[in-house]
Amino acid sequence: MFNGEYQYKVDEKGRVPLPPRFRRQLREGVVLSKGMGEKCIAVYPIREWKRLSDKLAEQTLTGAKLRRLTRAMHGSAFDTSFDGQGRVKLPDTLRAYAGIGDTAIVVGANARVELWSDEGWKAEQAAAEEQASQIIEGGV
Amino acid sequence: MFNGEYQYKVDEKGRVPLPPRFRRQLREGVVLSKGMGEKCIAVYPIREWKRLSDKLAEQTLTGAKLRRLTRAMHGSAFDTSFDGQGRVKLPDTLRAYAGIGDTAIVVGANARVELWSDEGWKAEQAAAEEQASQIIEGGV
DNA sequence: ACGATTGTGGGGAAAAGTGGGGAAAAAGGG
DNA sequence: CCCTTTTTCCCCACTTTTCCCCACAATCGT
Repeated sequence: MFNGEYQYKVDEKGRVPLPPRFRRQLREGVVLSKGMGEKCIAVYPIREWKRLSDKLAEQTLTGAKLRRLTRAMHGSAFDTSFDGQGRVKLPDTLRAYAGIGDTAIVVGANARVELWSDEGWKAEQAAAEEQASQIIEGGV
Repeated sequence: MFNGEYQYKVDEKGRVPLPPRFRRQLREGVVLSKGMGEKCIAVYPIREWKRLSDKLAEQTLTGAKLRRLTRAMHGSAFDTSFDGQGRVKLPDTLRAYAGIGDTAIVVGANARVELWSDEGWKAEQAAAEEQASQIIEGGV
C-alpha cells in the first residue's frame, strides 16, 4: 500500500529517490513502465508486475490484440532496482514520455507508485478533483 | 465519535496537537488527507480510512476512472502517528492545501477529525449555518 | 492550594536529500 | 578483434530535515 505525495529533485545522472517508507516494499525489485493512459511513469513492485502480467495472459483475446497488449506492456517496461541511497535511474525514454525535467513528483497510488512532472501532476489533480466531486456527491 | 472545536498553534516545525479526548481513538494510527471537496485536512483513524479505501475498491468503475480516483485518494493520504505530546506533523502539501498558517482549528466530525485554517473555518461555519437552518426547519 | 494534565517550545541524535568520484561495463570506431 | 570513449553503477561525503525526547509554564480539577 503506497500513499502520499513527495517532491524530489532529479539529479544530473537522471536519478530519483524513492520515499523511504516505500523502500521496504520495493526492495525485491521494481518495474518501471509507462503509466497506462496517463503521462507518467508507473513503478511496480516486481511481484505486482508479475500479477498484472499473468492477468493479461489469462484474458481471452484474439491473437493480434493479445500480442499488441503484451508488446505495449512489456515493451515499455524496465526492471531495475535502487541504489544504496534509495534512488532509481529513470530510462530516458520513460522520462521523456512523462515530461519529467529536474524535479519529479512521487505519488503513492495503492498497489503502485507513479512519477509525474510538476505540470503533469497539477493537471491531473485538477482533473481528478472534478471527477471526484461528482462521484462523492453520489455517495461513495 | 469526535465532537467539539478546538484552536491550536502550529509551531515552527509544523506540528499540531490533537485534543486529548481524541487521542485514545487515534492511538493505533492516523491518516491525514485532503478533505473531500472542502479546503481542510481530514484526519481518520487508520481503521476508518481503510474502510473508505475498501469502499472505493468495491465500486465498479472503468479502468481510467478507477485509476484516477485511486490516485487522488491515496496520493493525498499520509499515514502517520502523533508524538509523545500528542502532536502530528502536517505534510507541507496538505498544509498548503488547507491554507493553514500558524493556527489551526481542530473540529470533531463524527467518524473523522478535520483541521481548518481560521478563515476557512469561519467561512464553512457561515455556510453550514445557512444550510442547517433550512434542513432543520424541514425536520432534519 | 496542590497535583496532574495540557499547551508550547526547543535540543540533539538519527535519518534522509543531494551531489560527486571512480571502477566496471558497455558501446563504438578503426 | 582490440582499443578508445562513453555510460552505468556502486560507494562515499556533506548538508538539511525529521523525529524523539526533555523541559517549562499555564490550566484544570479536586
